[in-house]
Amino acid sequence: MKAEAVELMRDEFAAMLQGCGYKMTSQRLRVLDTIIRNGDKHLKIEEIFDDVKSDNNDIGLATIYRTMQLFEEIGLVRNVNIGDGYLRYHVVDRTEKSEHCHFVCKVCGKVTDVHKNFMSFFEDDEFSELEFLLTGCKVQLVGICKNCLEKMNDEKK
Amino acid sequence: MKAEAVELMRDEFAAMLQGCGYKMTSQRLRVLDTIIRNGDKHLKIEEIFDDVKSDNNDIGLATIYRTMQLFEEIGLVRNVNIGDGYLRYHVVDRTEKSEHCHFVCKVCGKVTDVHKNFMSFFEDDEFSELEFLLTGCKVQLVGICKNCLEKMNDEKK
DNA sequence: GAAGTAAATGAAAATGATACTCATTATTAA
DNA sequence: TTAATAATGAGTATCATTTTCATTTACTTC
Repeated sequence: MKAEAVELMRDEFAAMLQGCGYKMTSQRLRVLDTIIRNGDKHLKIEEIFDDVKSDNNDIGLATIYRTMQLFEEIGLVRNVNIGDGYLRYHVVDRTEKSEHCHFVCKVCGKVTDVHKNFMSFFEDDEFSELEFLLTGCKVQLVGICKNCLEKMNDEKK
Repeated sequence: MKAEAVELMRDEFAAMLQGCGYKMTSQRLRVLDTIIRNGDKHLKIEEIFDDVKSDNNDIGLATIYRTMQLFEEIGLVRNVNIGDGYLRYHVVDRTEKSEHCHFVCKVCGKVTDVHKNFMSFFEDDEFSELEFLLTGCKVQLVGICKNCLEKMNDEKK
């Protein structure tokens, strides 16, 4: 995303923040820029920190933590915990009908989005007897990605 | 589980450990006793630690961490990460066809097992086009448990 | 059964991701 | 512009988990 594009969304972003009682700051705009440019990645705090800093303008690590919590609260991002000790974040796609799930490669650790409506599956008859109110679900698929499979095949030869 | 029952499984347990190149120790047996007695709970390390210590016989916290990692490695337990900052563990049920999933109450935090074969769902036609080899999946349902729903209703009255 | 060897244990210290504190700075409303 | 309030940054604290290392224990061989 080019600087102009970010500039274009600046007002909308400011309105969104102010609607929730928060202020618009240059740091928050820079973090927004980073996560939008990396929409399909699943960045951890340190990676967001490094990317935001790469414009030769310093920022505090604590601000990244606080900003990501804020973005999560206002529904801009969601966190993904693949159990490796880092929280990762990705932008929420508002056109998606339900929360997607993640595929994690157990060889290289890469996280890939898988789009499929899981909630409908968990809301079927078999689940209606469950004694709780279901509001969401997190699905994580584990396996080996195409890249790593190919590497493993190459090594065999 | 009574002391005799644990005594009965002692040999089988020792054989299991030695088959993997590990030694049988009194600490490992005491931890085994605790997790079997709490098979349906999802205990965190501190809870296992407290329970094991309750026989008026001391044990080191580091030993609990190491033992749970060992038990996970030999397939005796699986960890559950509900994102609250603690790893939890539950005994693996070998009669189960596929890994079950967990329901987490977002009010009280209680974790409940939900038994259903998810792998079959993820292995259907829609998924065959995915560019990875699927070996497992983790499903976490989020909502409000029966208990908390009832409490909320009582408060309304 | 005793001795040797390698692994397991416990206590304390280290680690590392995340949260907090507080003085300073920036934003918004008037 | 000013006042009021929130956000920032640097450093420090927290806390679950891991590591270190000296000591103890379990298994193997004679």
